[in-house]
Amino acid sequence: MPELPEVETTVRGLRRVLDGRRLTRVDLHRDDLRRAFPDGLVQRLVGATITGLSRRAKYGLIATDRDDTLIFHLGMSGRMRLDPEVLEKHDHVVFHTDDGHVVAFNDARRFGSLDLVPTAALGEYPALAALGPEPLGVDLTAHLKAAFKDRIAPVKALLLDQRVVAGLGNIYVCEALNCARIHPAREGGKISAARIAALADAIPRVLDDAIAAGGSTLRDFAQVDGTLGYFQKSFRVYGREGEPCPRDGHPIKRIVQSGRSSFFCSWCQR
DNA sequence: ATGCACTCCTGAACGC
DNA sequence: TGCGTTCAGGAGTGCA
Repeated sequence: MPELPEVETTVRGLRRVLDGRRLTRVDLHRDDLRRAFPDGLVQRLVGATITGLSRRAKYGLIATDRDDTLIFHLGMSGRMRLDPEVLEKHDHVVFHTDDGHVVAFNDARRFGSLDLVPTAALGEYPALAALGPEPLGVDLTAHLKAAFKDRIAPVKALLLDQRVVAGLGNIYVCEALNCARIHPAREGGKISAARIAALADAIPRVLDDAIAAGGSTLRDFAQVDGTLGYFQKSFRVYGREGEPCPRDGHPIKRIVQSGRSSFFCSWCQR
């Protein structure tokens, strides 16, 4: 479930304990997640010093002084556990730092991934190269207008497409569409300029709010996990079928689009 | 190029 | 109580 805000929160939490630290040990408890781990993963990491942590879309990027970048994706159920008292089931990879901290990458459903690529080749990493723009800190209006033009796919599907906007998932797409009063099934090419502008405004607002909610509850990095932000944050429409729309009180409906639930208000979202 | 169904996986929630 | 079923979803694949 981690979307952009949860990954951002995770990266911020990791930065506090990993940035500038040397990895003294890396334990693999299996040899793959969604994909096989890269060859030489452990050897390339052990002894390396972490020089920086960042995020692109839903990917966390951990750079080392060996000019490698560790790319992690939390998938559906992935989370980073700091200094676990005991290792649990699904703690698939465990990192140890030179100052005694332990970070366990736990992922029950194993939709996550771990890759290690030369930092210089990061731009050619296929999953990163295909990504659309980051939604924070920029005005998406013109980009969305161009991306939606002549598209007959539902706006919900377009926003979930990481090539259109990077980092959105099911939850925050539902939230942003409610804010912008757009029906999730609306054809991309048939959204008015005004609604696109509202959407471009809503997307970063919804994400920033979620990051703030996650960050504010992040007293101890031990709490950092993919679900934390969701549980702390109350959504406008997501998961609230039958409850009142926060804007006008009409009951929230749920439809299934390409196998995913969409929550929306049929009164104000058109 | 575009749209969409299907697949991976486990655990929580639900129904009988 | 316990079993079985359903659902959750990111991203990649494959097909029309």
